[in-house]
Amino acid sequence: MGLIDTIARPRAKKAAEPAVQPVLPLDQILRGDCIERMKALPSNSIDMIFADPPYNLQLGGELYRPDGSHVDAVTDDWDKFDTFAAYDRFTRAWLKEARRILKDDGSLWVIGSYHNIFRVGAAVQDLGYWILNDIVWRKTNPMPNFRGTRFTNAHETLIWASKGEKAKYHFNYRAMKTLNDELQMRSDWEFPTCGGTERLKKNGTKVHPTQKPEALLYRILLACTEPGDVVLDPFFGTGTTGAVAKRLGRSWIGIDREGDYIEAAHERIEAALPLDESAIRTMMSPRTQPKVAFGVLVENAYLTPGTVLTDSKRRWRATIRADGSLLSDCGTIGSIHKLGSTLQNAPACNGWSFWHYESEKGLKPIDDLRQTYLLATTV
Amino acid sequence: MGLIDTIARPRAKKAAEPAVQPVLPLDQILRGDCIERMKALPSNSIDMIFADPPYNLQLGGELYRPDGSHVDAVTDDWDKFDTFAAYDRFTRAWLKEARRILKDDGSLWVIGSYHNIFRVGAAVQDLGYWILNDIVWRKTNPMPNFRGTRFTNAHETLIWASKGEKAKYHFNYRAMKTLNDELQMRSDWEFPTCGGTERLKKNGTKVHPTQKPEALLYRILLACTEPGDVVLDPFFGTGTTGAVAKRLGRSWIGIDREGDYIEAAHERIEAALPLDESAIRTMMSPRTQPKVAFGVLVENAYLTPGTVLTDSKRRWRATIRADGSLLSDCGTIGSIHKLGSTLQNAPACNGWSFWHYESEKGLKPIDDLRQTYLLATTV
DNA sequence: ATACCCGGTGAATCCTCAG
DNA sequence: GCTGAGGATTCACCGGGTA
Repeated sequence: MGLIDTIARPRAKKAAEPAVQPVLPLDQILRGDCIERMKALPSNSIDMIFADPPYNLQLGGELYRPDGSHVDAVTDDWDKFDTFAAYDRFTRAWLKEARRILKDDGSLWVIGSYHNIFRVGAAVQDLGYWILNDIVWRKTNPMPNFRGTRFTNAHETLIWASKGEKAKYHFNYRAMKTLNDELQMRSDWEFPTCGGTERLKKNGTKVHPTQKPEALLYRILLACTEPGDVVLDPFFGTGTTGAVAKRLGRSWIGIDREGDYIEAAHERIEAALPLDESAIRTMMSPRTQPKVAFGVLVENAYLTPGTVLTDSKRRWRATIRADGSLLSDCGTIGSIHKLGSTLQNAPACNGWSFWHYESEKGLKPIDDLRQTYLLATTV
Repeated sequence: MGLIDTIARPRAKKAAEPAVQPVLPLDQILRGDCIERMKALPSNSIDMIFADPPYNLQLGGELYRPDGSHVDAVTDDWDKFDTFAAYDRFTRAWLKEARRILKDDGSLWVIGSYHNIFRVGAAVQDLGYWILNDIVWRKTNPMPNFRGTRFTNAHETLIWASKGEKAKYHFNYRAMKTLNDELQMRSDWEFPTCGGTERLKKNGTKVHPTQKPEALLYRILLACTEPGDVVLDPFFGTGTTGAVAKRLGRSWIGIDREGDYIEAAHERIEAALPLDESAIRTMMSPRTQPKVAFGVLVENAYLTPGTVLTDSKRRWRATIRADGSLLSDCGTIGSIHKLGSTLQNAPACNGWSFWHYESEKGLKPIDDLRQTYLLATTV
């Protein structure tokens, strides 16, 4: 028996649904404006809605990497709105229609970044949805901040909401826990961005600027739907939602305005095959043990700025500074690794084993503190 | 390496500030409503604001419907719309005052969860702030979801914003990179929740329900302030912001309405020990180092007119002229930067890293000579 | 075959100061 | 306020070519 079969369970409300199902354009892509297209769909008919709306990025001029290459940004017309008010009107309009066609025990997923997610979230609440979780997609390979002006924008945010505060909703708790090595699935998920062979390309260039990874949709569909459920994506793009739905035995409906995207999505979904279970396990594998930066020990007061470290033979001394850099007695500054290699005139140095601190039991390598930190913070 | 460490750099706008500093109640806790208390503070006087506003609406009974009528939270039958509208009014009121008292190059930090952060974020944008990043605090030890009905709520969200789209702001990029083992600091941060000896307790029970970990504030203050800056926290609680500010040599102002919290905060901050001045220094950004013109290296005979420079792959050659300009083999003349960009047909070029000279140990970037010059001439 | 090197790229609100 | 010049700035991954 496959993993999917094992974890599936019938939706609780199945028996209470009307005997005559409304006619839905299942497994089809509807071309046109998503609000208009949703208006033509019957009320209370969709089990889950996944939406990846325009982010309204509001980018300035061109951006270049330090090596001089050009950054290919999202400059498409569909992402441009004149004002926040215009974006809000658009957002509330599609969210309102989405809520109407959603079954009473269905749920909504929306993904966004800080550019738009706060407006979307407020609209979700104002329209009567009830937020169940916000989920953070942590990217393993985000684009860096090339100018060194901000923190690396390394995540996107998803909102999961039921149709209302008292509404039932569907959550495969057991499946999520199984997929997370018997630990409750948390609200922070880690996936790479969509690239490699998964990324749709035509003539060597990407078909869609913001194609989402299939692993993200796998987890969402497994968490909130059952085989046979109907999933709607009003911003279908190149059809990640449809491809994953097909592989997992869910029905889907896509809406998009762009013919190029629709064509690519058709081809892609046509080629999609049911996924074997080992692939799912790979997609769902929990994150690996995180590295610990020396600065984290300073932030968490395992070591205090001003503390003096030495090597095991006390040949060199260095003082810890607030940002986790070290200042040697001769005035040189650097990270624990860099300063260790500089002082010894060695090509490299493992600062964790080189530098020691004075403990009650004598000189100890700072790596001991790292181990203590990991023990204290790892589940 | 090779970076010169001098005293902490002044904020860029220091010189442009009025000679007479407004009188601020530095290193004090103001008791009362944060909006009223902020109204008594002068405009453009605060370097950074950190706010941990209440997530729910138990704001001391100060709830009002959109029509202005009062809401009795205990007995009134207030619906969700009342709730959200009242929360929005409160949020916009304190954010507006906060923006007024913030310096033009100051920045705002707000922390929240999915219950309130979307409303806060939308208000931040509507009031003219410019969001710079949203930051995810990933908890290493979150409270599990006991009923198994949702994903473990394992994170909180912070918003970092400048005073406006065009406003300057202060970001210690280099210090953050150092703190993170020489990789750009990302938008997802991992800390344990506040517990153990750090958690303030009285008679065995926690003093404040949502005390934030000091490590979180440590990173924020290090990222966006300099020693001597003024940090305001309008929801001071048990004073985490004040305690960390004191440790890091920043001034602070706290506002809270609860006497119990204020008392606990006073004790706590009193006991906090400031770090040694040299320890709170951080790695300087090259941007703030004294500038060295290329011509100065020529004047001081670090390089001789007539010397030939090349790029690292020896694709291009150029001869140094007496005034510090370069003459390429094809006859083009320009500064080290200008000629580099012209030859590569690139929009920009950092001549310091692009051009190399022949040393005994092979090809070296001319930036090495600049570092040598800085070491030799700076105290 | 294998390892290494190099080029390409991803939802990005990405500079600062003098004149 | 605008313009132009100085000069500061990147991480993980993938694929293809080369040693």
